[in-house]
Amino acid sequence: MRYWLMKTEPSACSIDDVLAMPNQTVPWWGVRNYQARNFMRDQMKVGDGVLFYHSSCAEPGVVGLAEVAKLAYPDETQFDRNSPYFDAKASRENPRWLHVDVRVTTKTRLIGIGELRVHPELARMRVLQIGNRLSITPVDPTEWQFVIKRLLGVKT
DNA sequence: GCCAACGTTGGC
DNA sequence: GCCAACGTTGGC
Repeated sequence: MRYWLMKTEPSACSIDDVLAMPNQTVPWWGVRNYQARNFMRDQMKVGDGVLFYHSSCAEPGVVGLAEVAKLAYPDETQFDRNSPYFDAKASRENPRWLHVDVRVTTKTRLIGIGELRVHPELARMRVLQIGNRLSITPVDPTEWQFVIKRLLGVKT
């Protein structure tokens, strides 16, 4: 079991949007970065823990907990000529972009990026590094535990 | 809106 | 395969 941080722009798909969906589950469409795709395709397993992160917005930060709900499968938007995520080089026989399903389990308080930066225990998190643009990044178990127990006060 | 950082593209 | 130019990300 691994842990991940997954960014989304709330203007495109916020945690409230996901909570309003059936089973609070969303296909993680629109990833067009190979490293992020490879994480989903090669490493994510059902049940992996996810920090749900809002980016490019007024209050960037972790806003909820989620889990991987389905193994990677082709992203439909790559086949849709009307989608901004359309990829002419992808075909159904040879899809280029895969994604997992993500199910939100808990909407938490906002842990803003500023608060995340305060804690030395989290200083190595990829999302806090300058210039980081990767939308999906691995989270160490120790970092996950710190966020869950120390910042959110979840009892285990 | 600025701009640093970094991924991708494409000419060679 | 190199690498300059370009486009995008995303915090501030």
